[in-house]
Amino acid sequence: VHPVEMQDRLQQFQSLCRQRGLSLTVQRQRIFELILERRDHPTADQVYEDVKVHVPGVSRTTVYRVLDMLVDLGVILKAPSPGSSTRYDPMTRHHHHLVCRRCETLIDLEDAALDSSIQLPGAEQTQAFQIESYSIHFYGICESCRSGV
Amino acid sequence: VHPVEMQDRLQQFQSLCRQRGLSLTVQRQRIFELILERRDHPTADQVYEDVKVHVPGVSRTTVYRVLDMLVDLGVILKAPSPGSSTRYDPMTRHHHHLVCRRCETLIDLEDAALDSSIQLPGAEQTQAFQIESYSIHFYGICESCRSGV
DNA sequence: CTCCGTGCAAAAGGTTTGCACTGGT
DNA sequence: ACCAGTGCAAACCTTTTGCACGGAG
Repeated sequence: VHPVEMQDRLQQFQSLCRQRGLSLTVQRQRIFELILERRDHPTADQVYEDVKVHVPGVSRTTVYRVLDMLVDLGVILKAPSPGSSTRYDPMTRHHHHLVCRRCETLIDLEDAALDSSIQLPGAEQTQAFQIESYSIHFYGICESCRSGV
Repeated sequence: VHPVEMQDRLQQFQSLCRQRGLSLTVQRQRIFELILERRDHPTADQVYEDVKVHVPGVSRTTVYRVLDMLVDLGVILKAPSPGSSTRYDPMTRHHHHLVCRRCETLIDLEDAALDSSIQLPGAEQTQAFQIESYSIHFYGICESCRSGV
């Protein structure tokens, strides 16, 4: 998330908290800020390691609880991840992912041309399932895995 | 998977086993058959509960090991799942999924019109990431969740 | 006879819960 | 002062690993 957006996102978060009568604790604020600053899609544990530095004594439990809360508020998303642990995605706009088969890295992809080209399945295909949104996973090998190792 | 395909799939599996010098044990054969028969995308535990009935005394460990092996052989796929545990998908052809936000059910979707409409992102978008395949998740509410409960 | 495959038990993550304390509002 | 939010420890769930037995080739 770009620095310009950061301010908006933080204020949005703060007003959502006030609206719902949720306390603006140091933990909540810092966890959200740290996720916004990251460009990857961290796991709960990665967030914990990160937060620990800024808020000594914070517990893993709190990190899990705050992440759940942020997802509830809709200010972050659970990212569909190939691996064993849940990843969190600060990017809430409609977008897609490049997924590396080898290292399981997730890379964000926004592509308006792609989205306007898509011919969504009609009711004959989806039966009574009502589509609200969609997201594409592109599988392949990322640059570092292809060159390095 | 339709009954017509079942035979083909089982034979393909058996010759793959022979090719690689893997024994055709009761457990392996039965686990694969049971996955083919299901129309959902079962977790390892659901497969275990299912297999237990047909192969008394089978262990969870074996189920996990056989599932891994089936994925290795390429006769089933790990399905990208929203929940905590891995789901397995007997449908190996290119297809997409309808994902229920509420009950997390996965429904297969094949749609040639959709696929031919998609304008894949170009190299400018994906940088050095080489796309090999893709899969779309359509999020929404499934019929039973919308009508019932 | 030699291994591969299995079952068991224990370990290894990842996440959730019960409970008592504490700090915001 | 009250109660939501926190930290700790223990429980829980899913998956993996070490090891010894047994059966197929």
